[in-house]
Amino acid sequence: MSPSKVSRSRKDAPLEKVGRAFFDRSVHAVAPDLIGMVMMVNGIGGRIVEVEAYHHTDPAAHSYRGMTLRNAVMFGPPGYAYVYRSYGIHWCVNFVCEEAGSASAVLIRAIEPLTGLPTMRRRRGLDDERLLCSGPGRVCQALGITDALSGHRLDTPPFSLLLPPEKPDVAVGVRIGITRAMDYPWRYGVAGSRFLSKPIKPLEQSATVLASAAAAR
DNA sequence: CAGTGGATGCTCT
DNA sequence: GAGCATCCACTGT
Repeated sequence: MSPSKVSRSRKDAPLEKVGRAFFDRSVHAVAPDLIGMVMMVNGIGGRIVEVEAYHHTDPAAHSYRGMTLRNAVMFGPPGYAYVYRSYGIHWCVNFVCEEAGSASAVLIRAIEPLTGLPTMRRRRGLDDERLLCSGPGRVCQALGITDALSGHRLDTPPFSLLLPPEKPDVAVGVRIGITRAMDYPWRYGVAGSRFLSKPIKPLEQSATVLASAAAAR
């Protein structure tokens, strides 16, 4: 599947599976294209509404200082899941992008729940639909993602990734929950969605933000 | 809503 | 031993 085909609008078309070539592109191209896609694990999931891009030149990327045991999957070929433990408690899932060795990936930060809500509620121990998948740790808990799925292909079960019939407008914001390279404008999401981990504020046009945005091109 | 602090365990220095 | 790509409960508007 070609990148140009991916970004085309698909009104009235059935959901279409995303192939491995989708991820063999710049993280800064893949990340906004992921917004609106349906992501499921064993048939449970929903619409991706928030992601963050982590290029290997980004000081906040796990791969920034080279390969280690934890981040090895990031250095492999595109189209694989990289799952890591966060704050000793949570799991977070990334989609590896770009050619093997690039070590760049997109963090899945929030999903709008569509299928398997009873299972999600049981796993999360919550009722509020808005709190089921609105954060990277919550996404993994609700979908049952652990390090057992790290290094697993994204185009084979239990994963399924589907293109939506219509692409939502994608908002760009600065990253959150991170201390290094905090003002990198590489957070993408559906503006105004109530399922975001936090609202996306309009980009501040600071020199730092503009410089890093330019560097991403 | 906004801000604060604790839980918790792995990775890398 | 420090520092997390986080979440939750609790406080005070």
